[in-house]
Amino acid sequence: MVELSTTKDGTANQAEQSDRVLQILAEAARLFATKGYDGTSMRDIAVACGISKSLLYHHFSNKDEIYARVAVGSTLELYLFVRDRVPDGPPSQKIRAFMIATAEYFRRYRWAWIASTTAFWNDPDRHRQKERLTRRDRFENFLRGLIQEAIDAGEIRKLDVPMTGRLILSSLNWMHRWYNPNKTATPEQIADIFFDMVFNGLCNPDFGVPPTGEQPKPARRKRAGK
Amino acid sequence: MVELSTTKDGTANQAEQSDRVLQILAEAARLFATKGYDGTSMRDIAVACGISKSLLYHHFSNKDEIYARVAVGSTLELYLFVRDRVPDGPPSQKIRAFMIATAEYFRRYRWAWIASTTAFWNDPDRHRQKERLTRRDRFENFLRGLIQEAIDAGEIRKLDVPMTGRLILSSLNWMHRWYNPNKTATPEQIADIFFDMVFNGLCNPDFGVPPTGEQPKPARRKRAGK
DNA sequence: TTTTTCACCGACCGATCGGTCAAGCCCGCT
DNA sequence: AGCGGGCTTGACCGATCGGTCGGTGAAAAA
Repeated sequence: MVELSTTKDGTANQAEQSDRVLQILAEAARLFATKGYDGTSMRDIAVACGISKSLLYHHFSNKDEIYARVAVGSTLELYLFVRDRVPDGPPSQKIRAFMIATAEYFRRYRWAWIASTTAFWNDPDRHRQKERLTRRDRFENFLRGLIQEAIDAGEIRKLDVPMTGRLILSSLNWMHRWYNPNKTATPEQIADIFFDMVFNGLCNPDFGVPPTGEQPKPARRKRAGK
Repeated sequence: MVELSTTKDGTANQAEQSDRVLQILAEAARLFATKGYDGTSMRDIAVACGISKSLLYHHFSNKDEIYARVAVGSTLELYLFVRDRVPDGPPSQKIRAFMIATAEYFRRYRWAWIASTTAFWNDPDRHRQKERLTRRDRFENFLRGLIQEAIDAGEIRKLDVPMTGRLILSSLNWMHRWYNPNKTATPEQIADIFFDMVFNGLCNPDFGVPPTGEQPKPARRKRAGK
C-alpha cells in the first residue's frame, strides 16, 4: 500500500516514517491524483485514513505540506532513479533504458506521479516551485544528453534535440491518462513498445515512396540529412 | 478574444451568442485551464469578466453548466473539425493531416482544450460524462481507422493499432504542458515535426545495427515483420 | 509513583464556497 | 409619459473550506 520513500535509505533524507504518516501520504496521493488538489479536502484525507482531521495537523502543518511531501518528496529522486537504471552501452539503448526506467517509476509511484504531474503549476510557494522546475529540468536535460550522444554516435538522425526529448517524454507523461493497471501490459512493456515505434518509426521499410507524392512539405523520406 | 463556436454556423447548434455569454465562456475557459475546476470560483469568473456573480446565474444555471459549455460545447466538433481536414490520399499522409488538424484545433481553442483535457474524469453528471467519452472514442477510432488503412496499404508496419494511436495522441495531448504561444513554432509545425519523427523514426538509416548488440529484448531492427 | 510526552479527538472559528432573491436600471415600444 | 421586460446588482443563505484549541488517555521517562 505505502509506496513512498523507498530510495535506498542511504540517499533518502527521511529515514523512517511512522506508519500513520505513510498512510496519510498514500491516501492523500491517491486522492490528489483522482480529485485534484482543490477537489480534495482535509476531511476527505482524514476520512480515507479513518482518523480525525485534527490528527492531520498533528503530523503536518497544513494542506500544502502534505501535497509537497506527496509531490516533491516522492518525485525527489526521479532523476537518480532513472540515472541508476541507464547502463553503459549504445546511446540508443540508453534512451530505451531511460524510457523503461521512467515507466517503472510511474508504475511504482503511480498516485504520487499523477498528483504531481496534474497539479497546476502556479505554486504559491516560490522556492518549492523553483525546486520542482529544477528537478524537472535536470531530468529532462539528462534525456537530452542521451539524445545528443545518440546523434553524435550516428545512431539517430540529426534532429532537434529538445523536440525529440519532448516527443519521448510525451509518450510517457500521457500514459497515466489511459493506463489501466488491471490490463496485461506493464508500463515497462508499453515504454518498450513506444521506444520501438519512435526509434524505428512506423513506416514500412519495404514500402518506398507513396504512389503519389502529394504534399511536398517538410522532410518525408530523406532520413539521414539534416 | 472569444474563440468559441466558430464552426461554420451550419453545423453549430447554437447560432448566435450574446457577447456577454461569449465573454463569460472565454474567461471561464482561461480560468478553468489555468487553475482547474475546483480552483476556479464563480467569483473568480465574475471578477475576470468585470460583472457581478449574480449575472453569471442569469446566463447559466450553475457552475457545472458553464464548465459543460466550455468543455463539451467547444470540444463538440473536434471529430468533425479534424475529419474535414483529412483529405484523400496516401493513408500515411492522412495521418499527418490528422495530426496537423488536431494541432490546429488545439491552437484555436487552446483554453477550452486545456480545460477539458485536464478536468478530472469523474463527472457527476452521468449522461454528460458518457457523451464526452463517446466523442473522445469517435475521435480516437477515427485515427485508428487511418492507422489500419496505412497498415493495409503497406505504408506502415503491422503494429498494434490502439497502441500506435496512443503514441500519436500522446504527442499531441501533452503539448499543452510545454507549448509556449510566444515562441516561433506553431502547433501545426510541431505536429508536423512529430509526424516525421514518429513515421520515419529517430534512427539513422545509414547506421545499421549498433556495434555491440546488447539487450536482445523485443523487436529492434526487423522493421517489416509482425 | 509522579511527571512528561505524544498520538489523537470533538468542538469550534472566520472565510469562502455555490447559489438565491427581490429589487433596481435601462431602453425601446406604445 | 407610461410601461414592460431583459440585464444587472448587492445582500444574503446554508454548507463547507482550511485551520485552531483545549483536552484525553496511555505509554514512556523520571
